[in-house]
Amino acid sequence: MDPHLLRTFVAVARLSSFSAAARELGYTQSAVSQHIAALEADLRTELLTRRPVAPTPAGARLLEHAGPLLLRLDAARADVLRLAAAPPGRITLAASPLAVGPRLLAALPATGVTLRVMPPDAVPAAVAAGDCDLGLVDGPAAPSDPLRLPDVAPLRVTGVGEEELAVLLPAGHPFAGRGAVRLDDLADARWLDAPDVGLPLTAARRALRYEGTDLRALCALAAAGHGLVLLPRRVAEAAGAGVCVPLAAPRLVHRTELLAPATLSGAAAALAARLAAGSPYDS
Amino acid sequence: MDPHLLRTFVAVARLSSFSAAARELGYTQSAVSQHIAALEADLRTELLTRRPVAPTPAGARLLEHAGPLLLRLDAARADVLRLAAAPPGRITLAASPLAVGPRLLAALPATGVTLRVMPPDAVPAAVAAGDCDLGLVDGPAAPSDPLRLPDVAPLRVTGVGEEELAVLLPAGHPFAGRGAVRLDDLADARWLDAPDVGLPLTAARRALRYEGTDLRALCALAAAGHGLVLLPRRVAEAAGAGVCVPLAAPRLVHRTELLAPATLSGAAAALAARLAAGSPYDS
DNA sequence: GGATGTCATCAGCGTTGCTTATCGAAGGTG
DNA sequence: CACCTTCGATAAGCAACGCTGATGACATCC
Repeated sequence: MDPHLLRTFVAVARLSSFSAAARELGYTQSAVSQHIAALEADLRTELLTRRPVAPTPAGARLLEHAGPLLLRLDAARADVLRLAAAPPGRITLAASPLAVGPRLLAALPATGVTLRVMPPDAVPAAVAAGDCDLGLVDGPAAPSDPLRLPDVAPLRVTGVGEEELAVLLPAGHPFAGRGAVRLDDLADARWLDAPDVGLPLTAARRALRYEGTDLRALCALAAAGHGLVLLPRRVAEAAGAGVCVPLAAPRLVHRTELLAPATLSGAAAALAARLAAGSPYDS
Repeated sequence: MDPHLLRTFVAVARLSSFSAAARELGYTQSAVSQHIAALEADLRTELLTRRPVAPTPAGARLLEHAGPLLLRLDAARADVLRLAAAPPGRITLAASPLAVGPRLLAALPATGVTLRVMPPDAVPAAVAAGDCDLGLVDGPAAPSDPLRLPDVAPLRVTGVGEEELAVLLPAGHPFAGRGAVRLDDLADARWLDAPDVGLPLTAARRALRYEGTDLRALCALAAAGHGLVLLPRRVAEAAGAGVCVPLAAPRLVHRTELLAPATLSGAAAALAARLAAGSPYDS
């Protein structure tokens, strides 16, 4: 169960090829073959079928573990190195699309920051692994409840904002005139499935799937009647098309949280302080 | 960042001794010394002070990561092996003290089960690492909210019960006559700090710390006025001493959840089904 | 049916990682 | 205060590991 073996295993599984994995990892095909053989001998189970190369049930199970495991390993390394490293002059901020709001825009200094927008579930990983110095994630939560984030590493979490939620409906929708909606009333409706933007609602029936982080496109789809979207009210109202109806029940808010590694260097610490400043949403 | 190196590192840190760690791990002292040197060379940082042996700040940081990391590694191994292994005839059930209730007692077969009571935070680890076949954990939660468990591994979580909470007060306490209490009213009170039993309330002032999993002793302490305890109402009422006052606010319940690995063998699957049977608390 | 590509296997070899042995430093003791 | 014990660092030696390169077995494509 050497991490090296695990790493080549996930590479082989992802590429469905021993040779391709060898090329990617800078090994010979022979080495990769031996890696997999070593893993299989260690666990006394076949992990991959050959020709075609695909994970067996046991291999699939191992794959589920391998991702978080390797992530945590990188996170540990990055965290310790960060203790000794000099504070970076230029800092990188990871943010999910809906976390980019007025608070962030106000806190951002004129220069020296790179903003990297990514799907919400990639933000904790990016901060933990040291790819980014700070992270902003968003998601639905009960009022003043912290978000349920995957704990890839011991990160410092601070709530920095909560907003009302609203549903974006096409203009002609029967509920378009209402002052508020309950999610139950829309249980049979078709929803846009946009995991990269956030607010994943498991229960709802998925209509169109939208992959990407561009909100304008998503709002346009909703306004055109391809499915409903749940968004922060401010965002839904600014969409410019469609009708925005606040969510009455269940009592959910759109919550934004700041993720920081345990050690914060100068410029990053200053930005974190500005982002969290005056926030009554501390977790 | 080889797990072997990490393992000896935590052993050395725990025992504060290279030689003792070597004895425990079955290495020579020399090997342990080289392990630590390799880690420090890899991270280019001193991790331990020698004479006395203690973690440096960087070492302490690494220790925080190492525990969960090694746990996940064991969990991955156990999970894959469980796929292939024959179903155990005798199964082991991990449970936190407050998870031992009527539901469990009713579901337990006459024979073939070992019940292992342990602190709540040890239960997920025990199930993930394969030390136990099933786990029952309890904790406070908002009604119908899942518990916040450390995700050591992808476990199957099922809610199996929610109960009202109550505060156990000594007989002469000013609130002893009330029909219900708010936690806010007791903010200045002294609470028993019993992490092994569960229901850890961070905010409250800690009075006596109680280490152990015996509920009777804990209730006796509370009744004798050494501090308040928050317990499931049923447990608090059965204490036989002290006064039990239901909790009115915040709206919290005592929730019990069943933890199962992704793969369940015959006897364990049967017990899991009985434990979860008819439960309306599914997460 | 030859050509191509894939994964498994084998031999060879450099490196790693362990052990044994020894040293210097610190702490305890008569 | 000298002596002894204990602890961790270091050096040398050696076996095992883990890589490469070559070759084999097998399937697919033209």
